[in-house]
Amino acid sequence: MPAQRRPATIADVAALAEVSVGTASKALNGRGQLRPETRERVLAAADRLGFHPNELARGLLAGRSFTVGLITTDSFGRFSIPVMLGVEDALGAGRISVFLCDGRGDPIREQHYIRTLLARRVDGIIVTGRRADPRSPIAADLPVPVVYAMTRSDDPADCSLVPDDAGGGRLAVEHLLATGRTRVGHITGPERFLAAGLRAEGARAALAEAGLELAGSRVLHGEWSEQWGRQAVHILLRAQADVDAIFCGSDQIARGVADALRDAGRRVPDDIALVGFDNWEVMAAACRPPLTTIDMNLTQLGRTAARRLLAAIEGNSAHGPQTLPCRLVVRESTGSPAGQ
Amino acid sequence: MPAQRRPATIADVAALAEVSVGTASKALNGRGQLRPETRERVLAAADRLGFHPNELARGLLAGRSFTVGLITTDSFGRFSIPVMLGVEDALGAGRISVFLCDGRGDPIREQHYIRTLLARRVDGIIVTGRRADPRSPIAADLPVPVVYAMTRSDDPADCSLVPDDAGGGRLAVEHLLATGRTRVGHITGPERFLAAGLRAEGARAALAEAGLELAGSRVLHGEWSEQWGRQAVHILLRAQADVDAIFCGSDQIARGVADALRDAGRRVPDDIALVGFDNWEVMAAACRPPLTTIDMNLTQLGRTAARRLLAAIEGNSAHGPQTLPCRLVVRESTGSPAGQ
DNA sequence: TTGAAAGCGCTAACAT
DNA sequence: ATGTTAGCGCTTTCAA
Repeated sequence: MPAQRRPATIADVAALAEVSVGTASKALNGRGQLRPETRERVLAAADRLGFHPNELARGLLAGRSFTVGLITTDSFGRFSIPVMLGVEDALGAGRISVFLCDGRGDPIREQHYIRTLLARRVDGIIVTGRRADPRSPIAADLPVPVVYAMTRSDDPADCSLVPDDAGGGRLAVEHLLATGRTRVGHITGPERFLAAGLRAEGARAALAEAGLELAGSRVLHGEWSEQWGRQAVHILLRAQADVDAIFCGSDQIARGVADALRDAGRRVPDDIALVGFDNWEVMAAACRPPLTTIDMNLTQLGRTAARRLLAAIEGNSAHGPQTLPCRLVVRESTGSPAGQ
Repeated sequence: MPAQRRPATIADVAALAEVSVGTASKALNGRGQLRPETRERVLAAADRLGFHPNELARGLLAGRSFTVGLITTDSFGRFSIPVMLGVEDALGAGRISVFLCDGRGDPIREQHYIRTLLARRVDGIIVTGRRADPRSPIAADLPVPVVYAMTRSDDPADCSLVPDDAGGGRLAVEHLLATGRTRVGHITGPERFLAAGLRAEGARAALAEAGLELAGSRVLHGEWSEQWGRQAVHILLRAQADVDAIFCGSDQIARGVADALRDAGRRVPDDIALVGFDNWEVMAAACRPPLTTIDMNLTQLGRTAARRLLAAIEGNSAHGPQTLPCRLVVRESTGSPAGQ
């Protein structure tokens, strides 16, 4: 049974060390002029009592809490999690603690959390979510800085960090071109997703620079599912039988594509090279063959968001949306493991 | 630019309402005897100033913070996330906020977080992780209650909540038996995982009650991967060619099994029925055919953990490990969608 | 029915 | 070099 003892206060420490609380505070915080012997006596006393300064009291005095709120728009998804991880990594290492708030995509809940966080005097707020499409700002005229990560506020004055989807699409296609492919098809998610459009755009641009067009002449839009990947393969092959590469808008789609190609007797990568998007490890690694894909560096994005927020708290706020680069992860679906 | 105004204090409210802070406090908290007219005046003033009581000050006074720490042992995995979701759901709805701490499986980091959380005067701590195997307690003699969720302290006095793996194994096999199967094989993860052992044990018990034994005579242990699932199928079929059902220790393994069976010309579920474990939606749903599986109710487990912690904070601590029931989720891999 | 004052634990300015 | 004191924002006696 945990002893229900009251946590030690600085007064306890001072008493044990036989000094005043002021002196104890100085010793503990390394401020002021103290005789080394005194300082050590205080430190020893603190140690013996297992003293940790009450952050509530410190925060009350400092007028800030050294905490930030992390609001996830739509629960903890595959995309918000790496972002959260990065945020926590960058903040938790320092003196800042992170409040977890799951908005569930419910504006009422979001507002509830905003109020709670403000009442707790957070120093700032990070909003994260799984969509790259702009959303309305979480609240107008907040007394603390806000950074949007992996989601975007439609107020151009807000600081938003999103992956460079277009750059990712370009990266994918440039890699395919570099490995000698020229007839590149593109199978991706629903047209209404901004990300799908941007990735396609990047892919098209890279092709255009090589004087090429998309195989099958058009982007194949469908669900973000393996099932759609499997279907789409047949559509693509019917439109242009000699495709030698397929860039997919997600690893899930790519995996469906890989399965369908195998069933259709096309070898990956020998006949057709394949690139996915997301670098969703378990998906990409379990794919047959393992999938070359684009990583959005979401953990890095989370870290950057945290740093932006810290800067803003210090008074140096960044404004406007900003995109962060993606990264190509090469596996076997675009060449032999021994390099190409 | 967010106005850098100082948040309104109760003194501001009192001044605007032309009452003393004491009166304002009573009005705001609905305590004491106040003239309705006065109360309304205070409320109106608070509203006009956008007043939220400073939780730091309240906490300092109350001697508790109305926060709890959530420590994930090994980062945010597939298993800790639903638990976190449940915890956040049960706590965030009330007055309690949740501090997110990612331990990364690093004891140093864990201890750092413990100190931080205690300094913030959390009311309690929830430890979560992805392993069902017991771990050593996070710290001895903490001044606040601790609940372990989806991980287990090896101190029998600690409150630990884990899914009933054995019960899950039993559920799976009972379902297979109920649909008329009698030659049930079992492919699962490494032997060193307690969960693998328990699931196998439950499966065996259910078979034994029907007077049956495991097909292939033994449990096939390997990695928690699709690849292993694919390999294991061949081993199993070689050992006993007439298997009519396979229970897998994870959805990933099951998916590998499904693929390999299809490649081998065996139909699922017609020739061989398949049950997975985890109910990892994207995996189970994308499986061909969609996978019947066992759900560990992790979100529910998280909620329960939160409630246990709240009870402990109120002084009613629960002790010892406790298992929570799993749930069967029927999809097509054990029968036609139209029911069987 | 309302106001005044003490005190939660801490830090920083000012005394000694 | 050390002690004393005020005050952060709030709730809660106790007094008026």
